[in-house]
Amino acid sequence: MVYRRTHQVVKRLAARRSAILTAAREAAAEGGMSAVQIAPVAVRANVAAGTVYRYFPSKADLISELIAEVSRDELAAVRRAADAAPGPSSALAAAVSTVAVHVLSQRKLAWGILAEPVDVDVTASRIASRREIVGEIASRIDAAVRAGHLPAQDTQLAATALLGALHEALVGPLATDALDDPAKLRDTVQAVTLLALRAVGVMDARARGLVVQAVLPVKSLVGA
Amino acid sequence: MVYRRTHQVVKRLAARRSAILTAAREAAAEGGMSAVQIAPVAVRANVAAGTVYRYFPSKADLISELIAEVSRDELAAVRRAADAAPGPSSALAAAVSTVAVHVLSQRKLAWGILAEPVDVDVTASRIASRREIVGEIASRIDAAVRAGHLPAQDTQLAATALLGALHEALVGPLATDALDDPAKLRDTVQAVTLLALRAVGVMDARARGLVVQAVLPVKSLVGA
DNA sequence: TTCTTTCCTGAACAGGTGTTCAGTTCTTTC
DNA sequence: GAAAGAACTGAACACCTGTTCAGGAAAGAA
Repeated sequence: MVYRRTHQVVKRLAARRSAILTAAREAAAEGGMSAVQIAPVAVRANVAAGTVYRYFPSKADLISELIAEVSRDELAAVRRAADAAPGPSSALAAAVSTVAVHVLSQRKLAWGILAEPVDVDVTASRIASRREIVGEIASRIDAAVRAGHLPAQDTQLAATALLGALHEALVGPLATDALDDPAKLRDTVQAVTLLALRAVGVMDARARGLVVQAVLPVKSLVGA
Repeated sequence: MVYRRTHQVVKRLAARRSAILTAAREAAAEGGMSAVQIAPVAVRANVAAGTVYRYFPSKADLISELIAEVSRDELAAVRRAADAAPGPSSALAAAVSTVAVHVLSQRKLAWGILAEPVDVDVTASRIASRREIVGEIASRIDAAVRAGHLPAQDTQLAATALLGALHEALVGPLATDALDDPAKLRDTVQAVTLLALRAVGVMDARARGLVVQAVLPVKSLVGA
């Protein structure tokens, strides 16, 4: 007598798993990582606390997967925006602006994913998350360097610095909330994008043009 | 019969308090903030756990004061370096380089002060710590703008971004250890300083010169 | 329907660490 | 030297959450 999972059961299991992850994501978006606790997440996902452990070996695994998921989404958005740009420099501008808009749109989530204190060790997935985005930005910088638009440089270091600049300026504790006013949001995104482009060596006049190019299409993402 | 603290006692109390803070600082420098636990710190300071509470109402207060202390030291160093510079642009370069050298010299401590997860709430003192440094850098950028060396900009935002860039690039999880090799350390400091100066609008050629000016004197600080 | 396997539940458990406090030691005053 | 106040000790306490697990429910095989 062999027990076999019906297709229906497989689907339900997947749905539950997804529901738990979604609950965790919502909790993080609303209250930061500190709100991602097993019991509350279980309640939100309509399961018992113990059930969470049938899907995730530990809280660390749950959060790690949450980080990976959010990170995947962001990376995809950045790639999409950059690939749609007409040239390597605009691609870089688009990538930076996209990151900026994303973190501004979901500040608590971004802060949680990136840097908020968590009681379990999620260093590995946070590093992986950073690596993905930094790698993407670094390769865009590289492309611009190869195209002769930027001076040669340590692109990995530069990309890391850009990520840090964006996060500290936009979601760090000193960041002012820029979401209440669309115009302010646009200005902020423009300002940090300009800063980032100049940092890697784009000439000022050219940078201004690229920023406008990059920010305009990205505006449509706001609120999405 | 009134009890009055003798001068000697006052001195001893102050020494104890300072010993506890120093123990906390050492613990943080060696093992990060997670190593700053009441019991171990008490042992290191040669007092009982309960004694710590005669000097600090709670662990949060202890850590907050630690953060404030380290922050004061850093701010003083930055001011000293910037004030010694010949002009506003070099002052900015010196300030940035000093921050860079400091965080590289004490990576664990810097990471702990700034961003490492702590089980108690030290948000307020972390914000204060950032504000001090960011304020200092912002005022240096301001000075350079007023001198006509930089384009007008949101200096607060720029300074915040610079701080984030430095930290992410130098002590963040993606940072490579640059302390093992003096030459590498110098190159890294130069690279991030250059990045920072360009970000706020210093022209490339001029930036290179400023970086060299700023990094040379700062090298003597390494190891101090 | 009945047996077996899997899945789910949620109260109890466990572990680690900040904090307390009754008892002890040291200081000051007279 | 003795009384009184202050400081110190460190074991016990308290609290908070992640994790477990015995019992029960649901789903598949026969």
